[in-house]
Amino acid sequence: MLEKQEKIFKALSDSNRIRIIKMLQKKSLCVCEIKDILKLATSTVSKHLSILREAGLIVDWKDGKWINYKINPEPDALVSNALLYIQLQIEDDETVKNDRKLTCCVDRNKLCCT
Amino acid sequence: MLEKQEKIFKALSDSNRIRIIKMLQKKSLCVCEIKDILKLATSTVSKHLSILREAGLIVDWKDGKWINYKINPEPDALVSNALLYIQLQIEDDETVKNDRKLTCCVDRNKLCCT
DNA sequence: ATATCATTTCTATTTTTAACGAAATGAAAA
DNA sequence: TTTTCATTTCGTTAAAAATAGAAATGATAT
Repeated sequence: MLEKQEKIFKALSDSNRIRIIKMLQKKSLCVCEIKDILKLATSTVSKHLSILREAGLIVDWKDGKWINYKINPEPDALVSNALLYIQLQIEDDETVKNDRKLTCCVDRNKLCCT
Repeated sequence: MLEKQEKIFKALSDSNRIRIIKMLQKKSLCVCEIKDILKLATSTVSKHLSILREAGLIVDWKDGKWINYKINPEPDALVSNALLYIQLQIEDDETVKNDRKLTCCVDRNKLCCT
């Protein structure tokens, strides 16, 4: 239980991962869309997502050739409270607000099909 | 703000530091008492405490030859919510429960005066 | 003033983490 | 079935974090 809580905090202890959670709390996204907003390598974003998934904070599902990520709709108590906590925090942060603006405009078909 | 939140999560992303917070939420303690419970070197405990202090989660004050640590009584909004969150979580954890039992018995005069 | 002693800072070591590019995977499209 | 392409896994590198012992600090007590 302590280990589970530690894992959740570790997952949230990176600003890029906090940004991902804040984005996903507004809109489901695929890897290439997140990559475009965070300006990181695809493999790096994929790794961040796997850490968040391992902690139980997010889930993924296939949609055609894309894999979408969203907030875990069936979290256990620890995860549920962590998600609620982060949902209420840093709402006024400029980076977070800007990320959200960008999530509205991203177009996976333009981003990925080169 | 995002950086502040990241710092708080980083401070809480180590199980020894979670244990320290859970202990301090029950009782103020000095370094040697925490050292005795966590079974870590004094310098290591001191380092953990400085990380928690830097994040704004705890404060210290002198009491004779000891330096006591307690939960920050005047936390800002981010810290306040984080402290509340952790106060409500993992209450049933065995390690946490055992740590609390031990905090009642520790005697700094026996621990430190060798 | 000096000694004592709890704590912090410094130095070093080991482990963990973040990052990226290249190669592997696996599903969809041609 | 072969190609395409989004994503993951692997291998590597660099940076950060956890740990402990030794030395420094600083306040209390003698």
